[in-house]
Parts: sequence; structure tokens; C-alpha cells
Amino acid sequence: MGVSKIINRLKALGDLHRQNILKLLAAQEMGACEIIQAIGLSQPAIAHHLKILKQAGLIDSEKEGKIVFYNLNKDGLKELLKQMDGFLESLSCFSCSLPKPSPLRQNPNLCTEMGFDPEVCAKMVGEETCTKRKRR
Amino acid sequence: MGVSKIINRLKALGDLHRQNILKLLAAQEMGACEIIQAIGLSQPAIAHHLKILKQAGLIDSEKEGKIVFYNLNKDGLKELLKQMDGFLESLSCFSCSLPKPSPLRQNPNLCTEMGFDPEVCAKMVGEETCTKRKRR
DNA sequence: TACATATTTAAATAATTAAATATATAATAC
DNA sequence: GTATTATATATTTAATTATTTAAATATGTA
Repeated sequence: MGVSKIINRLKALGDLHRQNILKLLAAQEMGACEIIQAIGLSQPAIAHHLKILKQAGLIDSEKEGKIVFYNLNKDGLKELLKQMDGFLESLSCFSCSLPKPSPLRQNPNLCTEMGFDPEVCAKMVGEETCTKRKRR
Repeated sequence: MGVSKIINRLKALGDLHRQNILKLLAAQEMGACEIIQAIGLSQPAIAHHLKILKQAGLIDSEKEGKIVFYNLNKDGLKELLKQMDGFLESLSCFSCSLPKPSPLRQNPNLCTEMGFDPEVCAKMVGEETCTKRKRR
């Protein structure tokens, strides 16, 4: 359950309604029908947002009778913070190293000639993305 | 510059192409034309993504001659981590308090009767959102 | 004039939403 | 007990809206 990918969590958090739902759940546990009333969207729309938040591992649900109760998944939220930290770490955000200058600084014509080193690209974002496109 | 809202930053980060651009810039500074070749999207599409990242304060740009060079905005990225931490803090993710149970636990009929306390709602997500909808 | 990038425009795609429908549980009638 | 009705939520469908994209155009620089 606690293994949602960071991209899904970021997308889930990148919506104001969903952020508001999280804020409500921070105040207290809520049944779905309460969330509908509080947010003011239709029942299917709320169900949709709750599903996205659940799949992202940001909330939990528990059914009691005909009511489904929702709560924050604090572990999932904390894990997202760790994921963010790891992502920024991978971008060397916490090291003081100055960025390596682009080869274009030395030779501005390089852009039309050969462009960015495909090996470095493949290393950063994966083969498929980088080799797909042929030089013009 | 360093004051982008968290929602814009989350939206900016919630796209795989844009994450890949950040990863490329972690390896080195790049001219826009290099990024185009590395990612394999059209020039206008890359320009669009770069604009979104710039507006979110996640990258910087510097023009030299006809080439625009892009770099990570490490301060912006670090600030986002702080914003995330603050957001989770506001959700009490780091306190051990058990969530207050929904009043529906006691009285399952409350949902059709009166629903969620409008005052708590307003406090969490703002007046507009909560009072808009009239009780049925 | 040629090149690098940004902007505008229009098309394609994806996300959001509400209406309609389906499922499950509870309450009531018989 | 079984049937019936009502309630809570999920799912499906279709419409709307926002995002992404490429083609065309504009701007700035060598």
C-alpha cells in the first residue's frame, strides 16, 4: 500500500479540491457524504477524487455499514515527503557543486551540428526517450 | 521569484517530461535546443514546458547571444520541499494525535440530517467553498 | 539571410464533472 | 422470513473543460 509512485502523488496533490479534502480530513475523520456537503461537488465527482487520493496512498477508507469513512494516510503523506527529498537529492539540490556549463558556451554552433550528448541523456532519462529522435 | 505557490509547483512537477527536463539539467546546464533534442518533443512544446517550470520557480534561464541557457533553480526546489513540509505539518502529519472520529459513527442518520459542521469546514478550506451549498 | 527561441493558433489528448445507473446495506412493510 | 423501499457509495457514460502538442508565425540575434 505504501508504494505509490511519486508522480501519482504529485498529480493527486496538484488539485485544489483534493487539497481541500485532505485539509478537512486533517480536522477529523469524515464519511463520504460529509465530504460531499463540505466541498460542494457532486457525489460522483467526490468519489472520483477520493479514489485518486486513495490510489496515491494519501488517504485510507473504512466501511462501516453503508457509510465509508475516510482518514488521512499519514504514513503515505510522510513517505511523499521522503520521496520528494530523494528526488531533490538526485538532482543534487543539496550539494554545492556548480552546474557543468553547456558545451554550447564554447561552441554556439554545436546546437545544429550535434546537440546534446546522447549518452548523458540516456543516463538521465532513459534510452527510449533519447534515442527515439534522429538528428536533422 | 522565490514565491511560487505550492499548487503551481506540484502541477509543474506532476508531468514526466518536465521531471525529465529537471533531471537533464541536474547533469549540466543546457541550451533550449539541446533540451529539444534530448526530450524529443517539438520546439514549441519544450518552450511551453520550460515556461511552466520557470514560472514555478524550479529553473532559471540566462540568454547569451541567440541561445537561452537553462539551469536548475536549486533554491526554488529546496523551497518546495519546505512548502511540502509545511503543508504536511498543517495536516498534523507529524503529531501522534488520533483522528477525531466522525459524528456519523455515533449517529449514522446524521448525514441526511445535518452533515458536516460548516464552521469546521470554513475553518479548513475557506468560507466560499463551504457555505455555497444549501442543505437539502 | 539564417538560426534560436518565444508566442499564437488550432488540433489532439487528458482530466474533470454531472447525470444516469449499479451495488450494497439498512430500514420498513407485509 | 421475504419483499420493498430508502440511503450511501461506486461505476459508467457523456459532456465540459483544461492541458498538451505541433504547425505557423513572430521576435531577436549573429
